[in-house]
Amino acid sequence: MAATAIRERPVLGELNDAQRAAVEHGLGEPSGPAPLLVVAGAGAGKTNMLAHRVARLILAGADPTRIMLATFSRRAAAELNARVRRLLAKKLSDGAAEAAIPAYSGTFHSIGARLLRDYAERVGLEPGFTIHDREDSADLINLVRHELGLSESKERFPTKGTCLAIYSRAVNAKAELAEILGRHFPWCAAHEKALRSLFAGYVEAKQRQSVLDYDDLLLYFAQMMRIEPIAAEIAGRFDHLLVDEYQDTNRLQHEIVLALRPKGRGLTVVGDDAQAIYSFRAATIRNILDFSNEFDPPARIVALEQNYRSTKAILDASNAVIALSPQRFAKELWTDRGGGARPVLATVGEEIDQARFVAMRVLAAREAGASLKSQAVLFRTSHHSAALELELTRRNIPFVKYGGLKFLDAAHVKDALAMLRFAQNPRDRIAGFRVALTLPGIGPASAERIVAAAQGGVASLAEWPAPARAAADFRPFAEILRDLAAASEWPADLNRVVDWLRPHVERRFDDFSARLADLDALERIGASYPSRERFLSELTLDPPDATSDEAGPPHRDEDYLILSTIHSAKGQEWRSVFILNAVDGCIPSELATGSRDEIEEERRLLYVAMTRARDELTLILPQRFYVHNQPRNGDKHVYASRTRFIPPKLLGYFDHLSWPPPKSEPISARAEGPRVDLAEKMRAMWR
DNA sequence: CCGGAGGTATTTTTT
DNA sequence: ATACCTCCGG
Repeated sequence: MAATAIRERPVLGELNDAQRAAVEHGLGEPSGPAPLLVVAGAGAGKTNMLAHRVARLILAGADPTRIMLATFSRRAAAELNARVRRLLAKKLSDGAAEAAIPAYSGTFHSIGARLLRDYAERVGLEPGFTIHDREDSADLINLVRHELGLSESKERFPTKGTCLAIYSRAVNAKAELAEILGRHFPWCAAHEKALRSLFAGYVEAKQRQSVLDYDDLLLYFAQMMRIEPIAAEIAGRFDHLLVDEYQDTNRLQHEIVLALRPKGRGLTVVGDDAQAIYSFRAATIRNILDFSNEFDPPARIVALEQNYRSTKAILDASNAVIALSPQRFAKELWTDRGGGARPVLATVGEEIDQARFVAMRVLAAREAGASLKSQAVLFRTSHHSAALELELTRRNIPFVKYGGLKFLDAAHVKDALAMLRFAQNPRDRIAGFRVALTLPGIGPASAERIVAAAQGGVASLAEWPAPARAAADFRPFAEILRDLAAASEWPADLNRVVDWLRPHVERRFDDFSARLADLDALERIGASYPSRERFLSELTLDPPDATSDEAGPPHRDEDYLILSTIHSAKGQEWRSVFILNAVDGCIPSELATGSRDEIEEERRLLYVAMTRARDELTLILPQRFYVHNQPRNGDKHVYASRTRFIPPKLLGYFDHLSWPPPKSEPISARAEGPRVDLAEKMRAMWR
């Protein structure tokens, strides 16, 4: 099939010279393309280029089962594959195009999970290992913490979440604990010794329970790639590795990439150093900056600098913001989309005014014919949208929120999943403990004994002597577990678990109706997975971003406004973008001004947010906003000032407005009557 | 031993 | 606002 296609130069018509150079790089080389770094600015057609390159490789004869495509999220992988399929469909039949999609595509974590299951027995893992999400991991670390008696010490010990963050950072950055503590968690430095023993205990607990956390997926993947015969075997399964968003990979991912393509043959990485926003996840910009010199001869670098997304006015303002960074970037974006309105800096009174202002503008745009979906509201922190969400609900404006609290974080959804996981892996104590607690009359002590009794297999629970008050509810629980462990029927398993869980949810939660709806949604989502095992591991790795992700069809054809954290907006674009709280303390976050590097990352965050906009961009500055999560219930607030990333000399790039418009003063009070120096009276009060 | 009440500390962003 | 911890009555 491919041989005839090579000469036809398919699907290249819509590319500019730089994109074409990247797409065609190394296609003719007999030993595979030399390593390639594509530095692609915001809106420079990066996804388009990658899709073309993959399609081109396949049409040139590359075996799609030997192509690995590492993306930042499942959403990105799905989008890329869809484009590849469309491109291939122009040259191949639909069926052939479908079959030619790269077999290994997804996040490093999901690819790692897949390969680890394949090679589990050879590296001493249980093939049925379960994957703990963040919260499960924190629960387990908490358990170990209590067992070690660390929670009783006089000095306040870091919370479970902080402990996990420290652990995760050390693992992903491949750095010493002491260094991580000193640099990123100085307030925990005194606990280094205790943390070390905590982490040792945590690792042992995970292994005893056949459980892997997110970090383990990378860590075990990387370790596996250090074991010679296996590493060569895995690397030998692939001819091409393409990595997207390389600026947001960490040391561990970098190590994996190099192990998969030791000489760089067939390796393409794409990224933008100006859009690095994941250093809290131990991503390091060094990966992309040093990439070229990892190889001898150095990797070729292609820069994509023409922006196809934004108007010139928006791009100029964005460039001006990022230009103030003391760091040097590899490129400067330009566009031939002339004109356009300048971005707007809108000053509003308080948070509630900000919400009203956005709702009003969004509705006005819809009156003028723009769909809600073409507009997005971005913010630094998930809870920044709280007031807006209330306002939108009040006005019946549908919206979908990305980032922040996930569907899967809801207690009742986790309960359902824990039931399935416990059946699958009875050693998973966190799952067993959690699901046992849903039964009335079962508390921590009984749950502990249930988990212990299940170690030999959940079937033995049928004989477990439940406390009298829990007996009636315990029986069906044990029966379902026994059946699920004996055989899996999908999605019938899920339906059975949800049916079992429903009455417990109604009993335990006042607001059960919304939660029951979530369980229905879970059933719909589950039905789209082929098996229980795939459902469990893929759902933890790629949770639906929002309650109406493509997995669940409820809102598919409705129109809705997008609300998203800036982090979750990566790679997206909208006709019109609003950025909330463009004030110091929010952007940059007051929690991220400790070091120069942190501040620079916040600057890039604003840059990423601004460059999501095609035609309209509005930054909103509430003059007063209430401080959340602060002690006391008073009206603690801050008088905010414009973000430091837009200093006075940049104001010319923006239009300015105030809302609500200032009321004109009654004229009579202005100039007449006697004059008093009130200010002097105030000063006099203190003399 | 369970579960509810009341008190207290609380670092954002995500695979 | 919340989650987590401790205390106390069944």
